[in-house]
Amino acid sequence: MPELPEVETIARGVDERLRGDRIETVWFSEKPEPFNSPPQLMAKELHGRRIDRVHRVGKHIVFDLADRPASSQGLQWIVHLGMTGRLLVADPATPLPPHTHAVLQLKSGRELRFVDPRRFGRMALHGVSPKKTKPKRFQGTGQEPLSISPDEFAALFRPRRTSIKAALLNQKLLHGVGNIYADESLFRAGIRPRRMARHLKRAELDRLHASLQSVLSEAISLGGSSVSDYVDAAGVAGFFQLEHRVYLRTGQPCLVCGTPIRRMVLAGRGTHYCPHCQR
DNA sequence: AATGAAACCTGACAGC
DNA sequence: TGCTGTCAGGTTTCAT
Repeated sequence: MPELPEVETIARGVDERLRGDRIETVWFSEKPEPFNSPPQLMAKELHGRRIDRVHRVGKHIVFDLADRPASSQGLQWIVHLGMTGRLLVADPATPLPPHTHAVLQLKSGRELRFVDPRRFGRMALHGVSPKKTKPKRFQGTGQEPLSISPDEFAALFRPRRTSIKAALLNQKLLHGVGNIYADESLFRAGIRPRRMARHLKRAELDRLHASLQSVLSEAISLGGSSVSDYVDAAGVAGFFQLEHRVYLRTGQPCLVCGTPIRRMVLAGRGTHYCPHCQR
């Protein structure tokens, strides 16, 4: 469900509520899908740790965990929410929602819950060192859209022999951009999603760089987009869906020129654009 | 090497 | 009511 602004909102919410708290018990469901690390190992490593900080890298939520004596250094717990994953800080008295796959009970008396109906989400340990090598901090898969410079942005996309939309969704280039913000940033930059990345002029790449950063920043300030069921760590919806200009607006008039918004399938994803404003 | 399509899952909704 | 088809915020795997 979540792209960069939603993941950022959730990570900030969890950080505010759980920083400094300690993990006392760990429960994982029987379903194997959500786990990239063996659940037993994950439970053993998480138990007793203090949460130093929670932050976002790409679409991943990263928990920095305090070191324990006689244990691996710099351990991180990585959570990816997939399409429908939620991370909720809740009172234990609140009934567990269906499709709850992980519950961490904390010293403060609160619970951290991972809920994911479609089970595309994943969680894993990072920095466990059976090989005794110095663990690297989790870096994600690509570059950060919010801090990349126009020059780096152009260098990243100029050589790509695919559509600009597919390139924006490629997490090895930029990480964090998903379907909503790809469509919205292309609209604001006036670029057709099907245009080949390598054929874009530098001025167009600069416009896209600027519109992507402003769309993402604006969305973060509004708490993300709640299209069907997205909520932040406290269960509160975001408001950026009210600012969408093309995403899921098929057939409705373009807010700039009135032309009906079109939908097509590109890179396997529903793609929304204005045939008049985007060239 | 790189690209697109299919697969992985469940739920909501429209239409019959 | 209930069935079928479509669509959904993502990523990985398998053919080209």
